[in-house]
Amino acid sequence: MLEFAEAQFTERETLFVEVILPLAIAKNYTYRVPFEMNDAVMVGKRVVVQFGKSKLYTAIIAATGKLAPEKYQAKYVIELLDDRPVVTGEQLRFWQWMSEYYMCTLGEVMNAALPSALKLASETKIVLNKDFEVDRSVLHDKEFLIVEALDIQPELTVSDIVKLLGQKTVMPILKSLFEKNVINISEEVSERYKPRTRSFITLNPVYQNPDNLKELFGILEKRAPRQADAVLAYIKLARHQKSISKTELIEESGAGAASIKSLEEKEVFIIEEKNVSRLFFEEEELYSNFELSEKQNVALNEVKEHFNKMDVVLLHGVTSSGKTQIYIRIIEEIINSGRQVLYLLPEIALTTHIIERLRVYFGASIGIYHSRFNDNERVEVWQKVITKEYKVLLGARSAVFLPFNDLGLIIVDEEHETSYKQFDPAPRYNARDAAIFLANMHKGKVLLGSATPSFESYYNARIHKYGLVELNERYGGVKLPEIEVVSIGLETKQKTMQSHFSSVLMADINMALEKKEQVILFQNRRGYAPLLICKICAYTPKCINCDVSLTYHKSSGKLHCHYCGYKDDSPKICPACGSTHLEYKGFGTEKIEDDLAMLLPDARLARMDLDTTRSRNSLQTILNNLEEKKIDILVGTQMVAKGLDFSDVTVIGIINADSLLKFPDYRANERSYQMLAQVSGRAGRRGKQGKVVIQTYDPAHRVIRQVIENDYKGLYFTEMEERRSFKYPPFYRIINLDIKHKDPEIVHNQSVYLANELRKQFDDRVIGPQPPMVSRIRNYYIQTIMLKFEKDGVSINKVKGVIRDIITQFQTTRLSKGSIVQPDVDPY
DNA sequence: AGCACGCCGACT
DNA sequence: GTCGGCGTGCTC
Repeated sequence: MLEFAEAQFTERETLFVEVILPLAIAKNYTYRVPFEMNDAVMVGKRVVVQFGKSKLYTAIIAATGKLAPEKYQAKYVIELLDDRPVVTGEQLRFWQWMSEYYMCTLGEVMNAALPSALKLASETKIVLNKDFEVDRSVLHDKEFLIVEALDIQPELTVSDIVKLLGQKTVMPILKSLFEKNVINISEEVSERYKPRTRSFITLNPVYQNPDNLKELFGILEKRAPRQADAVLAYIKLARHQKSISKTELIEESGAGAASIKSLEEKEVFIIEEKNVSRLFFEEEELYSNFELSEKQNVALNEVKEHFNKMDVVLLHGVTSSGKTQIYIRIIEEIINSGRQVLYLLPEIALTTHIIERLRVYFGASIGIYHSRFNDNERVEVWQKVITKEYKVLLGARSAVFLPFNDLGLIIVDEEHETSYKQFDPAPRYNARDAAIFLANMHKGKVLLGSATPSFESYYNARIHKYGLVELNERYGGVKLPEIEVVSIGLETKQKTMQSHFSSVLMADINMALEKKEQVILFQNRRGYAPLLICKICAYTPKCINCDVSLTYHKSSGKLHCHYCGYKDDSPKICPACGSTHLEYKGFGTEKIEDDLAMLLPDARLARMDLDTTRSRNSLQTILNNLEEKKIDILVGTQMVAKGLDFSDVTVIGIINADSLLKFPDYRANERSYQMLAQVSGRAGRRGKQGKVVIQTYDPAHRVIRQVIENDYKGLYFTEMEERRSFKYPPFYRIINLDIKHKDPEIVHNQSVYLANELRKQFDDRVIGPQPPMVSRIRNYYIQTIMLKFEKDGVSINKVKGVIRDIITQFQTTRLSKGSIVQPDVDPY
């Protein structure tokens, strides 16, 4: 009796919950808990609440308490959705950190973190799950009603369903339908990520037996000699490679696709569709029982040693040095100790490729997660991480939000990649840095891997904040490419330049063409000529929006602004002085392609830049043609630095390295070095020696020397020292402020005013406004102001406060309010 | 993020 | 006279 009385008492107690709403609102909101939910409310569970006049949102309970708010009457929680929390306390702490560190609201972090199926709102669209035929007799009355309605009208919103059922509590019903796979929560981005597949062939294991094989040949040779050829070709190929594609076999055997098809029907060949990804392909052959090379073993042990004392280790290994194999060994150790591993990759395209290799070792205990998965898949992965069914998780940046409970290790592959940064919308976070915080929360370790580490990571390694492990040898004895630097100045003097090509580069191109190998030429400018100038009065056409000079495009015959996309006709006479002496200055990919076609009329050329890859499949077409060797020479911009990895590309020509060495921003040398190193890394694979020709007016440039010497330490160190001692300290935070308005003059006035006011408070930390930064986006003008701060110098909140004050002044002076854009934070 | 409220210009 | 533009402030 006594127990009963006590239970009654607690049930009567009034509880309140603070919830995170999935909106860009600074605060958490308090709701009152109905008595019947008292026992069930818990931090991390989802509730449905009404916010504002009529809107329903799924919110997350961030805290529970007994104190009634004084200043307002709290609304009731409408429903409690979960039996157990969907978000752990650890995750909430992570969200909290992220919202502070990247200056955004918890709601924005929540939006980025939760799959949309976990955050139903009243406008969320509900559709029938077409992939799934359900026995409708198992449905409850109300569920059945919804399904029937969806038969008639394919898309219903949550509020439609509220009307349909005439009751407010619909979420549990929808949740149940979702779990029964009857309905789908539709997303705005319904474009599903489809990995590219290709057919691979294996021989039926029956024919491993020599007698069977002999018998097969006996039959085939008489009746179908072409098929016999195909089998023979297969055996020949299988000696050297572990997977054989259908295209390869057709090429090798000379047999037609029909022969292969009939062999498939006879069950001699087994054809399998496999995912392939050519982007970011690193040529490291992995066998299920590989042996680490001596160098790799040394590196592995060094990593492990560092982990005894340090939380973060940077593995700096040249392209193709076999970093993945080292990762696998470390992952094995961590999961054997019962902890989880997160393996981050910069691009979704990479995940499909690497997963296949990792599945060999970790089987079903490895999962993939990225933002282009559909919702059912995402929720499924989410669940499997909670239950620890997945021990290793491979994912793009959003994978840091998964509900890990015991993370022993995070690998951040290609640590320097900018795609780890989310730019829009908030939270504008860098998954690499978030990963370091996340691992620290779990008392886990972080392994950063890169062939061209970012300066901040390399610096941290050099000052022994991180452990540093270097791996300078390509795996399997593959040689690093030979790099030759050619002085354009010297060759011009000697009159050995042909258009933009030095005698050295021409010789190498011709040699490659003779050997039926491929060439990639890199020129970091698109269009034909970046500048049109009047010889008489030095007039140059400028973009009316952006104040940058317009680039001439021969293909369109127009002048383009590469900043905002503005186009204008190319003038025949100078609009300023009327002279006809207009000259094109400089050169871009279009001109390189043009000139090359003249010099080498027989070579098959292609161009890869933003202009040729704008349409849907054009990039794929170029890549296919390159792979199928329908292209001898590819001319391209930065685009060719990344993804491409084809074993027959042996010569890389950098037409003018100087354009790379002159990036105008503070990351100048880092970016130019990375670009050069990445482009160079594309030369030579599979035992073929690669050659890189770097043409420059400045052969003694520091960055170029570093690339040749393959020793970046000096570069990184001088760079960081310079930044620390002078303009750009290594420990800075940069806040970007965008002043946005329809009137460019107001934008200009406000940003000058704001910058000056900020200068009064923060003196030399303010950069800008800079003239070319005024740009037009849609019908707005934008000006960016940057503020840089030493990490511990000024509190971000103070800065935010000052900016708010100044912007409030804009109101009183009847100027419109500019928008504060989130900071771009470089934490170290 | 939504949504209401409010203040100014151009319409039947 | 009011319709509707968006600028502003509020939502537990």
